[in-house]
Amino acid sequence: MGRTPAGETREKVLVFVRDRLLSGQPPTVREVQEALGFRAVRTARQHLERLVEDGRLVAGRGRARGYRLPGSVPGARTVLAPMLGRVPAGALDEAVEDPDGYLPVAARGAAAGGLFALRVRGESMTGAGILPGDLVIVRRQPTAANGDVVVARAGDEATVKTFRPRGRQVELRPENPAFEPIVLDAGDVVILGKVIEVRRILDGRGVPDA
Amino acid sequence: MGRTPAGETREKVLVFVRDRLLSGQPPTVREVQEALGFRAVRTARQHLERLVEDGRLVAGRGRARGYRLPGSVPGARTVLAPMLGRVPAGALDEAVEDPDGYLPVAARGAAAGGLFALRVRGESMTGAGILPGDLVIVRRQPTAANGDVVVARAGDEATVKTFRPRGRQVELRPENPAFEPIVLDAGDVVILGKVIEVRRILDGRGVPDA
DNA sequence: CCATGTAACACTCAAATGTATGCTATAGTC
DNA sequence: GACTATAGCATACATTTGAGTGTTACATGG
Repeated sequence: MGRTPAGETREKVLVFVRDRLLSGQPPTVREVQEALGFRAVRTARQHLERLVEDGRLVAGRGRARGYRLPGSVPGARTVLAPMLGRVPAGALDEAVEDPDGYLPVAARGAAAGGLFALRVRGESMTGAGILPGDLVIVRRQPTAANGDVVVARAGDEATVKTFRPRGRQVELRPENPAFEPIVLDAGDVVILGKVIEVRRILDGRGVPDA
Repeated sequence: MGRTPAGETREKVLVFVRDRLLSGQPPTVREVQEALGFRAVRTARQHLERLVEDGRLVAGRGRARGYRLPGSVPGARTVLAPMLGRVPAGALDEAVEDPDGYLPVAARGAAAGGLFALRVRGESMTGAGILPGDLVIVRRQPTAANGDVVVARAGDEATVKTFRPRGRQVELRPENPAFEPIVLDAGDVVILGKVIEVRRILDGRGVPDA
């Protein structure tokens, strides 16, 4: 049968496999075959083998849907963080159950299950470059260090603030002079997690002309 | 054999499966079995079936590693944007060939290709919440609209600025009063692309105590 | 022309993996 | 106690899916 120019098809195979892996759905060899229009399973496998040989993919021997992106390629370790629309009033796990969607996050050693994302409301953190509407990606942890930007729950409400331990008390400090710090007994504050990344989607709106 | 309290084990099953799915590695029934310490495959499957029944998981009939999170999967399409360490002085394509790494970006309908990422230098855009060290994700395009935050090359240097067309001239305006706008003839400015997302990694450093 | 390398095909086998049948035990309810 | 529901076990079966064998065709360089 016909042939395509050297290497061209293989790139398409890689793109297909990588897309599938990044969307959390590792493909089978036969799915690759079908997607690329091969009539033989072997053909798909040969391309995959070559990609592994070249170090552009990693194969899990024998396992179904076993192809992975090599660790050397950053972005390989991408996890999906559930995006929580509302601030979790009760147990965090329940909110994670029903997310608004998922954000891909480059996993920097973090555990997969320990991440979630929230949309920031209010202007209390503009001084730290966190604007209303920004998304914060949070690693769940029950404690924090001085200066960490945290998501904490005081009473019913969860907020994003800078964490300042003050002896037996805790200061949740906004990074905006127009807002007042919240000072509470340590027992009245629950740290939900630490903000490890801030994202702002600019897609449509630009900066208003002054 | 012994039993555990009602529902308790099932929660653990869900947590395990969800973690695996979010890290891009869907588990097999037998992997669930092993992880939970069941001695029978059937036990693991029964829990999975119940979770599907309750709408907390979605099953792909017959397919290997076929369990998914409900409602989430279709929108979870992710593409990789090459991260360019240095600002491209010549053709952009050459710089893209040798990236410093890749960032996972949720593809919002737009073309998958055509994205790249740059690290911001300098404080000229702090007024728009773009701080030094931030990563900007850029969609390549040769033109821009008034108010767009763009990556533009004027002479040798590429910068991130707000785009303001001024008749035959173009103003590249910093969002920081301490910096002066750059005004050039339209022909002397090359738009490399539009900033569609800003990211800031906070992992280590916190906010310094004032 | 022949050797070499790549692309692709048809077919087969075996391991991984989803699915099903039947049974035991504990707890709660009427 | 009888009935029902849940948690769990052992085993078997069927499909999915990775892996293997052998063949054909089309370039390219000696």
